[in-house]
Amino acid sequence: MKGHQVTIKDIAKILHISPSTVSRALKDHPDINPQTKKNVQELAKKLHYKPNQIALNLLQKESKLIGVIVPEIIHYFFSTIISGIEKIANESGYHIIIAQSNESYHKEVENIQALLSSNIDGFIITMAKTTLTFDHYKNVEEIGVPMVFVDRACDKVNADKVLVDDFDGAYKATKHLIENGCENIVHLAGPQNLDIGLQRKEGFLAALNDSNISINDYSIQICDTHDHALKLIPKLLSKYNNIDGIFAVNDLTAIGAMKAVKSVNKKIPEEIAIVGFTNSYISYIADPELTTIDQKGYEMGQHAARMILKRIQSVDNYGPVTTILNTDLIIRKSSLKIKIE
Amino acid sequence: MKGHQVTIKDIAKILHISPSTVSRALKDHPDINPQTKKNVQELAKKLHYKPNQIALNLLQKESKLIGVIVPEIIHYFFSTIISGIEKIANESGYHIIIAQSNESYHKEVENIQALLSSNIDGFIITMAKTTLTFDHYKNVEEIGVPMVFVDRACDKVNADKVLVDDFDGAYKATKHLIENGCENIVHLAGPQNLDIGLQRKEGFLAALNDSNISINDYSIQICDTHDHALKLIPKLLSKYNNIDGIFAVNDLTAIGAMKAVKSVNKKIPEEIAIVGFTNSYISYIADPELTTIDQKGYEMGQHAARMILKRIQSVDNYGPVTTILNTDLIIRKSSLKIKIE
DNA sequence: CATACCATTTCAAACGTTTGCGAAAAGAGT
DNA sequence: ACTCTTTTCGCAAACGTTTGAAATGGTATG
Repeated sequence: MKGHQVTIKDIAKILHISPSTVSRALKDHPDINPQTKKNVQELAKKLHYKPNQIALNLLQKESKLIGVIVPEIIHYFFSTIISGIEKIANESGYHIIIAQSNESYHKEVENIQALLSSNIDGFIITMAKTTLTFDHYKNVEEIGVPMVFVDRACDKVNADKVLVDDFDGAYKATKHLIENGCENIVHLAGPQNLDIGLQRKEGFLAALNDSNISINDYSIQICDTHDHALKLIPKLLSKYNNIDGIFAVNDLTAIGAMKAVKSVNKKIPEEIAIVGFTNSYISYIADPELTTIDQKGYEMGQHAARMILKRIQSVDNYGPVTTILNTDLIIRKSSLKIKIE
Repeated sequence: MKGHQVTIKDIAKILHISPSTVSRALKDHPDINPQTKKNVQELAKKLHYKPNQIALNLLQKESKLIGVIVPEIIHYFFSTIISGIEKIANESGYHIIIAQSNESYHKEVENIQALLSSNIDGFIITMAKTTLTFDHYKNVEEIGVPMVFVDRACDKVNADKVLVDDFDGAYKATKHLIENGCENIVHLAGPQNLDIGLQRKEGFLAALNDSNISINDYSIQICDTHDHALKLIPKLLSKYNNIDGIFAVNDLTAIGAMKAVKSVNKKIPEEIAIVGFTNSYISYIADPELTTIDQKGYEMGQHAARMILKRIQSVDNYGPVTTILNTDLIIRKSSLKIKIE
């Protein structure tokens, strides 16, 4: 049961002046008599007057709301993106509405429609894995609501993008394994229809090539979940017992592999070195701690927020901008065959 | 650069009829001529007309927005709460605005003020650890915006609450350790000024008492972070080498303890059994997998959302409701001294 | 032929705020 | 006493939508 919020009209009525005078008095307009100003401001404070944001939104045709659609917030990476967005948005007086697609195309469409009618000022989106058609993005584009893609982008749409250099990250990870003495590395790869999966694989291959390491038919395994790695790795190791390094497409898979390696009594990193990708919380929790590639979720979120704010506040329609962030190699115990002093 | 959104006025102008007729035609009002209806509805579809939510908000004095304030979304537990809230809210046409307090009292106050002026219809809040004064909650109460506390509640304010039975959870965890043969259990406890810390400790003590197990001066250690456990446990074990069980106030601490135990070459669970609290993702990732208490974040979120919706939609001012959810013991390898067939 | 009645449509107010413009009042200058 | 200026304030429109009440035009009833 909502109590009546104090409005400008209320103040006007009490003071026997007009709403416009109150409005001007509150913002220190020079046209207003100092005494009137004082009266208004004091009463406003006393009654805890707060401007009604909705009325302002209607007038100014903006909601100071940014819609954020991510697959699942429970994933560390996405929640760091969100944190980054929130920080920058808040600094400019914006708030974020969060919706999850749960990797479902339909939920994504639904969310976009719903947020659109909430009159958000812009979208920040990470595509769902199952999104294969893009009419809903096109629709947003037509309506003229700005949109920024983060991490997973749709290249059929004119929109800003914030990506991470997956190729380079994978290259660095693989190079690191090689420098630590690995000569027979397996890559647990993601789905090859996603850019992420593809780029990381390419980076892996490039690093091997540059070091003149030959590629075997088992060097690349499509395997990107914890449980799959748990099953796959023991088989693989029993078949090819010279494997001495694993580069996984994400941390969770790397940790599955880690468990599997331990289960067949091979030592990490002495016998098999492991590197993941993302630098999520679990990489630090793992035992031994997991070497990984920092995907910079927080920075990505901040960047995306700045981009959307720029779009929202800009008058002219400059072309789409793509930012590619660098990754960092985070070296921990799981890959250190050679001790660093 | 935002393109002009199609409004009812646009449609009215094109069809040479009044906005009110358009409005009624769109909602199938019986007063409107079927032919007019058809014209309007077809044009509306053609122009992709979408009602302006802001205008409706202003008229109906509601925003269909629920403000959610949590300490940090990167924590698995909070993100599951959010997911639960989102699901129920969406089902009723509501959206959630998320703000993080980062466990800071000031950020919490700031967030509440900001969301309040965004005219949200209600709050769902998990108190920050550093929140010790409650005027900002009182303010919300006075204004008449409904509020539900989740997990960490403020008892100085008349508001609904969704809590978890911490005492019972801790009791079950401890009992489980005892049933598995532990006779010398250490509890890594949370801060005792928070109800969570207190209740879990009490549950622990009650379980020991009920089993006639004596309590030592080192049975309770204030230690609730991964890193602290990492440092504390080795010292403790070298001093009291008969310790055979650890019950930690949260999963992260449990895993810190786990690492520490392994580092002094004690076997888990054979020599030392470990149980955590929360059932976060990492408990499943840990090696060995961690036995823990499921804190039911998703259910809590759902419950909180239902409560706030009920408040928002209710006309009369019924007294504050508190719901206490049961926890589940999730048994995994880290505690199983006795094998279950 | 006036009245009643119906279907259909429009008017106007409302939600809370901002803002260009005009108006009233008071003082200054001639 | 007249105009001119300045100070201070109110009117009205606008944002997009809903909705009770009034208006319109037409037909049927007395």
